Amino acid sequence: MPATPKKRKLQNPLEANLGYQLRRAATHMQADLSHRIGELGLTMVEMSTLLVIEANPGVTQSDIGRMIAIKRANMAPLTAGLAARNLVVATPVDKRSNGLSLTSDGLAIVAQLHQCVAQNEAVLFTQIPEDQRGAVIATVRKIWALES
Amino acid sequence: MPATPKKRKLQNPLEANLGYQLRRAATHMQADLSHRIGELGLTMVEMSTLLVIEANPGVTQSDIGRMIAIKRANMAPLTAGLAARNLVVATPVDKRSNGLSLTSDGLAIVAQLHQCVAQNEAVLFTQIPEDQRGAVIATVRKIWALES
DNA sequence: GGTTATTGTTATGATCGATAGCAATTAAAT
DNA sequence: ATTTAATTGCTATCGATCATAACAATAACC
Repeated sequence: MPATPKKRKLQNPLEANLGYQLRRAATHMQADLSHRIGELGLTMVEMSTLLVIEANPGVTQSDIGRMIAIKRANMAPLTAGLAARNLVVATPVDKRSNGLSLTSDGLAIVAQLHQCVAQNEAVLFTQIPEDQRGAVIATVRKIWALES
Repeated sequence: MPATPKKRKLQNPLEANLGYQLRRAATHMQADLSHRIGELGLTMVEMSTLLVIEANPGVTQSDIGRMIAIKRANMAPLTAGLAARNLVVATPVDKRSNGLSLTSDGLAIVAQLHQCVAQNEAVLFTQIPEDQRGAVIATVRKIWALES
């Protein structure tokens, strides 16, 4: 046998690293979902925003940003874009805050979004037994949501 | 009780979404680790690169990129920066490929990197029972590494 | 009433990853 | 062996994303 084989198999020292695995898995799922909703003309943050508005009609920009970790400054052009496409409407709740809700177009898009999300999870969750999926989500959640 | 409470608690519709949870968890762990190795003057990709070189002395840039999902074009300035800091050396294996290995400085840094990684996982893994941690990593890995 | 905090907004900068193209070299094909 | 194809390292550049700072208007607080 050769003492120093010329073509040894490369081994990845990060394999046992949780952070690495999380990053690869998140990137992989995001790429798949991003491609699906891209065909609806939406980005990931736009999707998240629409879903939050659906679940909380009348929510303000700043609240959305706090919930899904998007800076207030970056919410402005985001909601403006959604409003320009007639997916959301802003009705003043204050003299400075706007409550956002979905239009009928927005509701239609959101219905398709739910399908995209479901397909995304269906495809990439196949390797995990169905009765364990809830536990996986709960476990991963514990990593970042230490409170609550 | 009020029929339409003015200040209902906002609810996040993405909570049950695996992709969302993965992204938040990955971001959280990365922020922690990034801060730790930042004090060594290194970025995340630089860390990953050094660890791969440590595990595979003589590996080429392109191979590293393929392993940890970094484009060939972005590997060039990366390795150049590591070489400029005398952390790695490139010895030609071809007339076009260079085999990378760690210098003594590089070895010293890598030792500290291992500590950072260990501390990172220790802190953020506390919520997960020790006997389950390996299973969690293996499960998350299945999501992106569908083939072996 | 006066101070402090929050909202929406604009402008701007830093970072990062992706793409395209190039010259040189190696591997494959016939 | 000679042509063809693929790979490597590299530069330049584009775009998306995210963060910071500042501002006027408004709301909340004491």
